[in-house]
Amino acid sequence: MYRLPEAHLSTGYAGKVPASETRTSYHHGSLREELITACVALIEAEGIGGVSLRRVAREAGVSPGAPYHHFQDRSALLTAISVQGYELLERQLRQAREQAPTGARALGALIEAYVDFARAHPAHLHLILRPELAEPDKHPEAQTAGEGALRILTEAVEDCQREGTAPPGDPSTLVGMVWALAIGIVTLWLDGPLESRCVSLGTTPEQVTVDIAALLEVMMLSASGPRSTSG
Amino acid sequence: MYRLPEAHLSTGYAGKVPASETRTSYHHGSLREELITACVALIEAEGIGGVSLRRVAREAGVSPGAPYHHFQDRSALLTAISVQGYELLERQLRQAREQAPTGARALGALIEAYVDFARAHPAHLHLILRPELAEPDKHPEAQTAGEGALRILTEAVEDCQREGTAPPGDPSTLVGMVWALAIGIVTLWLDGPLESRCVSLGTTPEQVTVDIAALLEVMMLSASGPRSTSG
DNA sequence: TGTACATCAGTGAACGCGCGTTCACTGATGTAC
DNA sequence: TGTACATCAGTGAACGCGCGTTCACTGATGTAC
Repeated sequence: MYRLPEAHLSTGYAGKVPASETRTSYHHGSLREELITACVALIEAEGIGGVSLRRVAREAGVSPGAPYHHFQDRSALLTAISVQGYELLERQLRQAREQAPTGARALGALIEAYVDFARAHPAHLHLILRPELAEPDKHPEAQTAGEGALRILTEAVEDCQREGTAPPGDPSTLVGMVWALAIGIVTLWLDGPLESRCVSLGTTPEQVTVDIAALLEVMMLSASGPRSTSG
Repeated sequence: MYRLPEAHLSTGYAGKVPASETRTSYHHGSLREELITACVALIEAEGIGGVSLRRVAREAGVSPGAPYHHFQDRSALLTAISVQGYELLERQLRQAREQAPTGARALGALIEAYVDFARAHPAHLHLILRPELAEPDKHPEAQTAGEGALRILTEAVEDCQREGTAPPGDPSTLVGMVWALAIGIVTLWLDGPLESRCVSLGTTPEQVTVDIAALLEVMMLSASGPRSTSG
């Protein structure tokens, strides 16, 4: 195997990489992916405020100009992560719906899946919750990527209608309710207040989510089940 | 009344104020309030990304150093707005609860009050939803200011328990549900996707909120009302 | 009511910084023949 | 298999910018006597 002479290895940014491993060739090979990885790690470590293209390039062990061979600009990188996040989320939601035994359970499971996603991919979720960072006017892909998630919610509500655990007719209010619930929980979690409240209540965000999902299911079942006419 | 000579009026920043009115004295008189007003207007116009202390000072018609006589630093200004926002929100929530005829209606009204607040004070809500901007570690006032809102939610759920429209016992799951619903709706609204979904559904965020609040009430009533034992 | 003086709340220049982006360049790779 | 050359994907210096914050200063205001 061809080895680059020492001089080549010690010049360039390869030697200044702080965290990740040293590169062994002039070309990176998969810089696009590594920039995304570095950016995600940066958001997880310091929040979105810590993200700059220069910083991401530095973390990836590359010069400030290098990213421009892979992304049109800063917001294009964020958009790419956002789109990736929607794909991951959609997969998780689809799986949750398919594995649920009933429609009502699926609605609860979808909410839980949002929270699982928040735990597994907090940086992606941050970008999903704050689309303005990816400059959606410039990169509309991210917006369209988000429609899949909503479609799965709608299908799950329609399942409930078919099995009689949701009121018939326009499903959009119940869809909106589940959507808002899921987004609300992860918003409260990622941005702080839920975590501290859970600590003082002696519980966890996951447990709270399970409880809320269960409560939703109970309410749906009793609201759609046979009702007495007394009173 | 004493008039400053022309020379004084034309020097200084008074003459460079773009939007607001020209100052008539060297001292501003109520700069603290005006900085808050300018910052709020800036967030509403350009989002939080548009906020810098220099920019706020410029909008208020004042030199870059002036704000430091009123706020320790940038995050102190944001914290002040955040605290103000919580006060406004709390007042609106308290009023909604007091005016509701029943506990169940109060829960719905609280959700609607969150949305009313979002329409009336979007900038304040943005800061409430993104506490990291106010550097809460440095200024814990904002966090404590948020506890009042949650207390009102809890009281409203306890009212429901008393009137029999909420399950007895620990109210925290239902409190969490209503909290998440409210936060979820305003998050989806302020950050875009709800607005565009409403357009394609031919409705408005306000209507969606009313529908969701009504659905919640219906579900609560039927879940807590007399149940048949058939099946 | 007038004066001396402390204090308050501005100014504006300056600091060092990191940013996004561009550009001429060059090393490495892939392709045609 | 070897060579010429186009193209790709890096470098690193440079640009102009706006930022947060500091500081010596000064105009305005309030207070004691």
